[in-house]
Amino acid sequence: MPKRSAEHAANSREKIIASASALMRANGFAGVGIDAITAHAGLTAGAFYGHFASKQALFEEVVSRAMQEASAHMPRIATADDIAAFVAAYLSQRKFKQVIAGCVVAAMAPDLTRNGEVVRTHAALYVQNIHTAMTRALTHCTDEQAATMAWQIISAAVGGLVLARLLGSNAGAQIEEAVLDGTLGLVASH
Amino acid sequence: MPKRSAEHAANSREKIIASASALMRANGFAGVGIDAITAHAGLTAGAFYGHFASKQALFEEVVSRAMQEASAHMPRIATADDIAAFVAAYLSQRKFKQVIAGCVVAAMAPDLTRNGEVVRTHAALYVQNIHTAMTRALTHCTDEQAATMAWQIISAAVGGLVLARLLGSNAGAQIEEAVLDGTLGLVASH
DNA sequence: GTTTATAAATAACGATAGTAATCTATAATT
DNA sequence: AATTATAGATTACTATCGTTATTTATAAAC
Repeated sequence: MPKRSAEHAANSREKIIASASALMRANGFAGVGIDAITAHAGLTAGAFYGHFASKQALFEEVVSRAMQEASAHMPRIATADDIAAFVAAYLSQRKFKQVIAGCVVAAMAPDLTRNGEVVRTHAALYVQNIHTAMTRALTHCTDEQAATMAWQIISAAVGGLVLARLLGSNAGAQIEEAVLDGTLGLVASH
Repeated sequence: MPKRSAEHAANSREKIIASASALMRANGFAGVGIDAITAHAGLTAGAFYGHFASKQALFEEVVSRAMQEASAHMPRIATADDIAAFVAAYLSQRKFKQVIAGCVVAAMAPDLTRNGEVVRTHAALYVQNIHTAMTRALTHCTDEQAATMAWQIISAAVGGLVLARLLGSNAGAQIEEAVLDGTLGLVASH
C-alpha cells in the first residue's frame, strides 16, 4: 500500500474512526480531544480536517458505524433460546471486552442523548433494530406482548451492564446472573 | 442574611453544589466548566477555590450528596406494591423532571464509572441502598430470590429510563409501560 | 523526468479549560 | 471608629481545546 495514495487516505480515515470509536466510548465525547484521537491513529491533529468537517461530524460517523455494525453482526435471533444466548453474550462483555469495544449505548448513553439529532437518531435506530429482531423471535404470543417483552429484556440487559460496570465485579456478577435469570424466566413462560 | 458572613459563604458553597449537580447531570463531568458552574451559582470562577480544592473534589461532593439525598428521601419501600409505585415514579421522571433533577446514575453512569474510586464508591452505595430496601420488601420468598428479583427490577428501571430518554417520547412511553408491566409481573408472582 | 495533486505535518489561531495570586469590599471584632 | 478577617471579584497563568492556514513530501499523471 503506497504511502500517499487514495487508498492510504481512506485507511487513515478508518483509523481515525476506529480510534474515536474506542476513545469516545472510554472517556465520553467531551472527554477526548482531536489530538488524542489522531495520535492514537498515528497521525497529527492537523491531518484531521482533511477527513472530517468537525469533531461533531466524526461523532456522527462513529455512532452511525456502531449502528451499522451492530445490525450486520447481530447473531440471528430466531428463537427464544437465541434471545437468552444473546443476552448472555451481551452481559459477558463486562468481563471479556473492554468498554472501548462494547455496546455504544451502555458505554455512552448520555452523550448519545444530548449531542444532536443526527447522533440520537442513529443511536435510536441501533436500539430499535435489536428490538425488532427480538420481537420477531417471540412467536408464542401476540405481537404486542412480544414487543413488550422485548423491551423488558433489552432494558434489563442495558441497565444490568451499566450497573454491573458501576458496582464492580462482585455485585456485577450478581447483577448479570439476575438479569440472565429474569430473561430466561420471561422467554420460557411464553 | 448578611452579605459576607460565614452563613453566606456556606450558602454560596451550597449553590455551587446545586449548580454543579444540575449542570453535570445535563452535560456530563467533562461537559461543564468551573466558569459555567459558578456563573450559574451567581459567582465568578475565582471564588470557586475558596470552597473546593478542585473540580474533581466538587464532583465527589455532588455524587456523595446525591447518594445521601436518595437515601433520605427514598419512599418507604415495605411491600411489593411499594416497589411498583417506586418504579412507576422512577420511570415518570422522564416526563416530569428534567435530567438535571433526576437520578444521577441514569443521567451520568459512564462518568460515575470512570472518574475515580471516590465517585464510583458513592455511586455504588447509591445503587446498593436502593437494592437493599427493595430486597427487604420482598418477603414471600427466600432472601436470595428477593435479592435476584430486586436486581432484575432495578436493572430494568435504570435501563428503561436511559433508553426511553434516548429513543424519545414515542418509543419512550412504550418502554416505560413495558418495564412497569414487567415489574408488576415479578412482584405479583411472589 | 517534470509537473500536478494531495495526504499529512507543522504551526498558529482564538477560545476556553482548570487553577493560583492578588485585590477589594464588607462583616465582625475591638 | 479603627482594625482585622475573609468572601468573592479581578486578573493572570499555563495548558489544551477545536479549528484553520501554510508548508512539506510523496504518489500519480503526463
